[in-house]
Amino acid sequence: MDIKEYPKPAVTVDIIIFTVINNNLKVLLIKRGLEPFKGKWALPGGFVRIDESLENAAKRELVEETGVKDVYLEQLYTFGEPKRDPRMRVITISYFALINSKNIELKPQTDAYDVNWFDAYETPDLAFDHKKILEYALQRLKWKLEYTTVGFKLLPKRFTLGQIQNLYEIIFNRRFDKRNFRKKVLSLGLIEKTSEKTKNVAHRPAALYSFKKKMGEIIEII
Amino acid sequence: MDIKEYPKPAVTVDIIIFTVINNNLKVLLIKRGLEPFKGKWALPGGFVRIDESLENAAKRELVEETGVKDVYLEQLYTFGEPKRDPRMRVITISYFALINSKNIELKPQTDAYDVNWFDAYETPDLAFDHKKILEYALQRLKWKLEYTTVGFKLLPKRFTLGQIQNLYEIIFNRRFDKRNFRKKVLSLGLIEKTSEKTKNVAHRPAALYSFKKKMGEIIEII
DNA sequence: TCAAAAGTGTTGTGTGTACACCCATGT
DNA sequence: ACATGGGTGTACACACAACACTTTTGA
Repeated sequence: MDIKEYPKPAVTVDIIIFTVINNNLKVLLIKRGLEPFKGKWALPGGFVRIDESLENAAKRELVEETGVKDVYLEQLYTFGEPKRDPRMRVITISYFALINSKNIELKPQTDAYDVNWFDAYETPDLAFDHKKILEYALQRLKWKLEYTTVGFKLLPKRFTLGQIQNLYEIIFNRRFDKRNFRKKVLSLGLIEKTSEKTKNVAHRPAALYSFKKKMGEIIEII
Repeated sequence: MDIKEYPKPAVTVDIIIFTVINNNLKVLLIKRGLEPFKGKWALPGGFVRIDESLENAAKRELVEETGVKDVYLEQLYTFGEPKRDPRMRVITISYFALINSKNIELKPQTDAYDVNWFDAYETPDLAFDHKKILEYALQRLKWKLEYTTVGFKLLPKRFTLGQIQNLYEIIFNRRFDKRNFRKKVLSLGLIEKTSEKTKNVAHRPAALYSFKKKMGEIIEII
C-alpha cells in the first residue's frame, strides 16, 4: 500500500509561554477570532509548515507573539486525541517557554485580536484541550524548578534573592524558609553579588545578584 | 486562509520496546523490507490512522509486534526534522515500552521480515534517525529508573533481589553496593518476600520476591 | 516610630556511601 | 573442595529542615 493513501492529520504547535509579572506567574493567551471556539482564549500556536522543523515552528510563533528570541524553549508533549479539534484531526506538539518579562514586547495593541497575560492558575475557560495542556505545562514547570535551575530564566538580569524565593513560592504555592532557601541557592554557585542594591524600597535595600557567565550549559543539567 | 491549504506532514508512531533477556537490556528492532533503508534495522512503528489516538496507535504496533498488552507505555518525544525521511515530511511521535520477557510472544518466524532483540547499547546501524531516538530513550530509561520504580516492569512476577540489582547495573552500566542496594529497594515497601526460593542454582538459593498489590498507582509517582 | 523585607548560624534528623565476612548450593 | 551468588550491620559524611532576632530603609 502506498503511503500516500493514508489520510493525514493536520499538525500544529502550541506554546505555553510563562513569565513572572508583579510576583505572579503568568501565561500568554490569545483570544480566538475565528470558529471554532471564537471568542475563547487559547494558547498561541499554528500550523507547522511543510519545510520547517517543529522547534522552528514554535520559535516562529514565539517571535510573532512576543518579539523575543533568546528564551528557554523545550518540547512538552504531543496531544493527538481524534476529537480534540471539532473540524478535523489535528495533532499538536506543545512547547513550553520561559521568558523574563523585561524582554517582552507584546504586540496586542497593534493587532486586531487580543493577546494577554493571565495568572497561570486562574485562566478563563480555554479553547480545545488547552486547559489540559496548560496543566501539563504547570506540572512540568514545577518539576523543572525542583530538579534544575531553568526557573532562573524567568528572572531579569539583576535580581534579589527575595525575587528568586518569591518565584519559587508562587510556582510551588508554598512558603520556604528564608535562610535555608538562600543557603541552597548560593551553594549552587551560579550567581554572584553585584555592587548594586535595590533603590527606593520601603525597607532595607537588597543586594542585586547576576548570573555568572557560562550559565548556558549548567542550566541544562537534566 | 483555509486550513486545508496547508500541505500536511505524514504522522507516524515509533516504539522503543525494552526488555531484559539473559541479564542484558534488549531493544526490539525490525528489518525493513522496503525502500528507503531496505535491509536496515529500524524501530517498530507505523502510520497513525486518522481516527485512532496516538497512544492507541502505539499500542496497536506493540501488540502486532510482540503480542503483549499489559505493559508500561509512555510517550517519549516527537521528532520532526524536515529531512528525517527522504520520501516526504514525516513527523514521528515516539513511545517507549517496558515489558518483561516472559510475556513476549515474538512472531518473527511467521512473518516475512525479520524481527529481533538486540543489545540496546550495541545495535547495528539504524534507519532514519532511529539511532538518535534510541539514545533518547536510553537516557529517559536511566532517568526513570533513578527517580521512579517503573523499571520493575522489566522483571518477571517472581524475582530475586539480585535480579533487580543486575537490571540496574546493566542499565546504568556500573556496579552498586549489594547491601546498600537491598536496603534501598526493601525500604520502598513495594515488594515482599514469598515463601519460595530459586531452585537448581549453583550457589545458595535466593528468596523470591513479588510486588505488593496496588503497585499501579505507586509506580507512577512522577 | 512603624511597617516591611533583608540579612544571618546552629542543631538535629535522615539519607547515601563505604566497607568484609559467612552461608547454601551445585559441580 | 571449590566456585558462585545470597545474605547481613555499622560508621561517617552530607543534605535538608526547623528555628529568631537584628538591620536598613521609606512613609
